[in-house]
Amino acid sequence: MEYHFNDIEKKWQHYWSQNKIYRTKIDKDKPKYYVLDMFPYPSGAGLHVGHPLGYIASDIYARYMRLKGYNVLHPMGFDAFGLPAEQYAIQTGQHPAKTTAQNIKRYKEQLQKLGFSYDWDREITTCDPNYYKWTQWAFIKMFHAWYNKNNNQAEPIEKLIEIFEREGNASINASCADTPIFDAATWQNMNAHEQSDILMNYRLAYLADTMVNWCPALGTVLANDEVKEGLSVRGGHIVERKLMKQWMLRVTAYTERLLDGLDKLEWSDALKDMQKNWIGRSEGCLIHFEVQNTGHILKSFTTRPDTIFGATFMVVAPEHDLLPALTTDAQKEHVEAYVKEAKNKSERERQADFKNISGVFTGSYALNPFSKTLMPVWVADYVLAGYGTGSIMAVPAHDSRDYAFAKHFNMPINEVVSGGNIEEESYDAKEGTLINSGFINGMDVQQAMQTVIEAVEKQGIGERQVNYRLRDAIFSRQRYWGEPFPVYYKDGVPHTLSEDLLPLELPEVDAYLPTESGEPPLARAKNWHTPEGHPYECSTMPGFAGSSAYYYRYMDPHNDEALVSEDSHKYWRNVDLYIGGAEHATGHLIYARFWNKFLFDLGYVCEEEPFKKLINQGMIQGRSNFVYRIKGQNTFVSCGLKKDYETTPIHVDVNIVHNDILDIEAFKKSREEYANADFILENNNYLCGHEVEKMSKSFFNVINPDDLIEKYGADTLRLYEMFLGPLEQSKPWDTKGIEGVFRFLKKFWKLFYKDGAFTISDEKATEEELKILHKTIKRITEDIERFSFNTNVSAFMICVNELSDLKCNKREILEKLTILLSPYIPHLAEEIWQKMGNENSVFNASFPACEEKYLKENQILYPVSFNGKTRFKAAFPADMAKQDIEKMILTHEQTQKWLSGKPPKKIIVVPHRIINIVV
RNA sequence: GCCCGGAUGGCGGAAUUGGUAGACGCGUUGGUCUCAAACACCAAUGAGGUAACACUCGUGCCGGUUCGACCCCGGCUCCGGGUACCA
Repeated sequence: MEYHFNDIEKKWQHYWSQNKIYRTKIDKDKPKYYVLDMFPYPSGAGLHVGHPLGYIASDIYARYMRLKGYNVLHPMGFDAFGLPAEQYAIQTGQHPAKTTAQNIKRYKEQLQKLGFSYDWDREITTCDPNYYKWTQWAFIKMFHAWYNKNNNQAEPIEKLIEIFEREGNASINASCADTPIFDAATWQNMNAHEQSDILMNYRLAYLADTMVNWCPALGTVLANDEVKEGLSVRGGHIVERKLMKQWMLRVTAYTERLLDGLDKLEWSDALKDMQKNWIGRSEGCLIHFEVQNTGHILKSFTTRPDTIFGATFMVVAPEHDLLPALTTDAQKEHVEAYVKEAKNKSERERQADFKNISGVFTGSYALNPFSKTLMPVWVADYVLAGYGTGSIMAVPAHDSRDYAFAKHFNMPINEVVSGGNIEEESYDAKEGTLINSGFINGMDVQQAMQTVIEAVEKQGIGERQVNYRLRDAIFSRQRYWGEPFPVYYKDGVPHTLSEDLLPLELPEVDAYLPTESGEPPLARAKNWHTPEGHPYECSTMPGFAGSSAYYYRYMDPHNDEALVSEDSHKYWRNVDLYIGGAEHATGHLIYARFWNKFLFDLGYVCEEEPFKKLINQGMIQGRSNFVYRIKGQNTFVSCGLKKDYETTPIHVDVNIVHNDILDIEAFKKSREEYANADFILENNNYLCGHEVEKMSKSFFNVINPDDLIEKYGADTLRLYEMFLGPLEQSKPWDTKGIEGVFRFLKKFWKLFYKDGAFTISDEKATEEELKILHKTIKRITEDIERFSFNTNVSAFMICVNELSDLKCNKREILEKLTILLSPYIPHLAEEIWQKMGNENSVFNASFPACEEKYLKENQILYPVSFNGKTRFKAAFPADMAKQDIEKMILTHEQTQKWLSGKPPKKIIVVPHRIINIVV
């Protein structure tokens, strides 16, 4: 009887969905386990073979935990707002909702063909108004919240207003923008506009003028994590700096907690490091410098207060507030020209320029409070406006950037920490002894830092300070296809919609483009205002909005009263296992943690961290094939012979290449110009070259899972993806290997067939068979617990090979093996489970336990090595004492040969492992 | 530049705490079955060496610790990821 995977898989997929086998409900008698995949953005191209890798792994784990007796929540949905759909809409005029729905349909079909155990009744889609209602709701909550540093949590803004009314803001310790001190009377006398402006400084979702990453090609603002090397991540367009009024999220209020929370998470160190670096905590000191003859004080942050005696000049950013005041009349023209040039540079140009040292002297001098020297104040674009105070004290001897600047402009370089050679380069290390430094001479760096900070604080010219690289998140996008803000403007003052009016649905527009006056697409919508006529906000929310709390929505997806009911979140709590790509390290995974902490502070959820354990699956790379065309001819030369010609390598579709041998007829048909091509063959074949690169349409190396499922079945594909290598590692796809896994499944299937009929024996299993089974149970359990799925597959192969050799078809063995295999190959396992006479689904069975008694070895075959080199093997009883083995091994005839008469110096016996004889 | 990760046969990879390097699979070669092919099955397969053994070498490179090192330590090379005037 053949293994007809197509029939089997269809049959069971149908059965599972009809019988709702994967439907999950709260069951307080069982422990919960929440397995989550990073939900996909459904692109038009459909899934390729790399996408499901993580989904397969999580599905295996989810099924395993279910068999272990856990109540497993394993949902799936779609991250459906985003730029590609909108750009497609601009090109084709089709509504993004329409193309998005089509793409989701296709994705879902592809996912369902893979036999995942998702509870599809919990499916969510971020562009569904019933879903984004809760994204808007969270925004309203953030708007009406502030961060109280005294008890380190977010609180309702009403509490803050009460304090303002009672006593003003003097006692407030909040995470906020610079706000002048006012008393209660002043507050009460402010008009609505003024009060709104003050509150904006405190709100966790607030409106502010900020320098943004403006991308003209996309017509929108981008967040820091959406820009790489001065180009937009999506599309690679130029990004400029621009001052714009934008909605922001005060993520920086949570920096310490985002940092500290990492310690409790089971994430890889690499990922934690990425987040730590992104948050960028640095300890140091804020120092005030008097600028001569201006009456101004320049405040600068430094992480190296110990090097204060080495500070020889100061630099401010071109955008610095005090710059005009510091600039002397003589230097004014120069400075203004420089500032103008710097401001016009795009982010990209500024970065490309970074070896071009530039700057202009302002004409002013600042006093070094310790060395008492006068330091010229410069303006230069290597100092960033957005970090610290936008000004620095430059210590050329101990900072490589200051060093380069000082060399370029011929400024003094004063060594104050010994250990380097400042003739050659700056000495940046935080090691060494202070020299030329007055009262800190002779101290080491650490000691000197503390001493200077204390001196600064004592003199009242600064304070200890911690700075972060992390910025507040820009939350507005000038786009159509995103969540509308639940905000309207009354006399220019922003107000949030009443919660009972949510969702505020995305309006129809006549084009998905900005208006002629440069307003976002929503400005085109008719009646985009409240019934009273107050205009709605025209920006929409960014991509990360919808993905920041989706894991809560799955717990209670149809709840119309709350994001998630108390009952649901108190049972499911948070995600136990989260699998997805590392590319979300500094975006989604920071925002979701922030969002979650906010909901936690206000008591809407009961866990402070959303994702307990997180695994980043590696990328599956493509394996491209090449043909080699002789330059100037329509002749292709086989790879092995190409060195004799001058050739151009050309990508060839991997689907017409088998084992690197080109299907020449298919190749000729693939393009008109190849129809009459000539080929120079080796051994009668045209051999293609190959290379590992990204899996992409443009490299003709995309492998579609649908084709493989058609040819081998989903079970084979699932197993093969796991077999490729460790989950977290990147690895190239090579379709060739799938045959081996397919053979394994057929071999497993054959265990149950005798003379063409399904046969299972109720005969008692032998010791040997039991040992094979329990050895496998042990390995599978251990490996699955440490997410080593690739080694698991080989353990299955070994088991089936051994059982095949014994021609074992005993129920006692095969029933348990079928359960072991079921998380990996659910369809085939279910089929066999049923054929064995079981009426319930295999996924209602329980995972077999390893019984150690079957694993006992009587004899141990020891490798015997001499000076660490294995020479032969000798068997000894498992319970034989070390001393006895030492004696026995010396009498072994082979030992005599290897000793060749010399006396052994030492004998090492590691029980059950190895014998080593030192000669 | 800085921070992480990695390098093992022709290929993907295994070796869980320092204890038989190369499990398992692919590919390749030979064989059985077949008119033939496919499927299936059997055998060999790190390199050198040999008729076959023996033996020698072998986990990116150099050195060290150890009875014993893919694994630990020091110094490099190359590849991948992150980040980049963050003071």
